[in-house]
Amino acid sequence: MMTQYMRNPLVNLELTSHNGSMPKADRRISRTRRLLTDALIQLTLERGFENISLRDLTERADIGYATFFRHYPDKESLLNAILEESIATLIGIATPLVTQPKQMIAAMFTALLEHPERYQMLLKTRHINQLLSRAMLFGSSLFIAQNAAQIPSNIPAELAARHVIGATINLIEWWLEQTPRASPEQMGEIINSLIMQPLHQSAANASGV
Amino acid sequence: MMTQYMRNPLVNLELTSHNGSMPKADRRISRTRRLLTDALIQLTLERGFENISLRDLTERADIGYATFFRHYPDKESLLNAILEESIATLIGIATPLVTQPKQMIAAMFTALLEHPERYQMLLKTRHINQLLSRAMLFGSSLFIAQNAAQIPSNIPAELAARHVIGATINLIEWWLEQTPRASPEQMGEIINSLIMQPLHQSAANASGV
DNA sequence: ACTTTATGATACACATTGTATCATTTCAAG
DNA sequence: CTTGAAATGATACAATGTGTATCATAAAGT
Repeated sequence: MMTQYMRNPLVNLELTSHNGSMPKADRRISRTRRLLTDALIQLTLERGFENISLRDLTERADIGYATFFRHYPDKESLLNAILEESIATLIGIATPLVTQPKQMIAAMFTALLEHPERYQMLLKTRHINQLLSRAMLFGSSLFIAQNAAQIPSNIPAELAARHVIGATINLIEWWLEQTPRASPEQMGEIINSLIMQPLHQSAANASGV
Repeated sequence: MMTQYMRNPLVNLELTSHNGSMPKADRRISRTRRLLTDALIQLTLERGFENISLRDLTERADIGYATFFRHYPDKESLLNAILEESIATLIGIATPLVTQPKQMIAAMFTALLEHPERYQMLLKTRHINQLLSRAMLFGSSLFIAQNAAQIPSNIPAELAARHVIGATINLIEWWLEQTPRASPEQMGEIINSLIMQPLHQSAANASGV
């Protein structure tokens, strides 16, 4: 007799599940994944991602050890799933606002504010930064494309993009650690004066796009 | 019959060994550590720090497995030793030049250029960034102290310091990946226009300290 | 040459990962 | 509310990696 599933059938469920069926998502599945996500966030902020064993994790989540593997093949996959979901959320928020940079930034920071620990956890696991960069790249590549002519000639465009991404993430990381935190609008101003304006040194167009 | 050493006697050798004795450093010791360092750099750049087992490492270094533990208690300690040595080197270079920022930056980049793989490796292992920050903090805290009055009032000084550190490290990381690489002088100009100048928006004093 | 000490090789206890299996509980659909 | 399907808990297991211990050998320094 074969095992019902193991490492294949169930694992891919719920990922981009908009194929018309939408199988109704068993409560037990979402419950288990929620518990695992919460436990990972807690433990990562407490001792760091690398210092968590799967037995620690399943114990904290209060689920059986083997149950973990019915949802994710390993620890990194769980982290990645959380990351992907978070990125999708952020992109969904930013997309309608690409033409209004200031409001987009404010909306992003407001969104971060709804799950601070989650994003702190994602930023703490640094090897994920490259993936997180995708979300920022989404905005900054647009920025670069629109403002390429204004970037100082001695600075390569790729470097400018990377700088915008990295510096913004760095600011977010700092911001999430603060208590109390500056408002999204204040952060928008800081990002503008510290990161964006230096790329506009030649053109002095005021406050528009 | 006791074991000669194990995890205690030898491990601390050569760390800050300026206590008057300077026990002459057996060739075999420095050879082993050099082989381990080179192997770690290679393997980390190839597959990432987390994906290296100590058996991989000792095999690549061509030394016995148990020999590793006679020098470092674990993988992280080897990485840390390399990091500490590198930081000490950089601080030694920067210290005499604190009053000449432009020359200091150029000297730092020139130093990085002598062991690019080593610094790439250190920057690739992101959880070490906090420690690396110490080296940059050394310079930027000075910068902040000297220029505190010129930092825009809406930007906290700690955030300014963190931004300078993070953005500079990010630029270095980008620079080390390039081929060919811009000159240290060019990087100095980029750092100035992209990172430093925005902190001087109010005061327009020209090129001096 | 001679003493000291680092090394190589190997065996071992221990922890962690991922797989396999089965009885039990929970779900959702009729 | 029943009933079949599916997820869970518990447990055992092989495989791998870590760090310790030990001894014979090789290489260093004096």
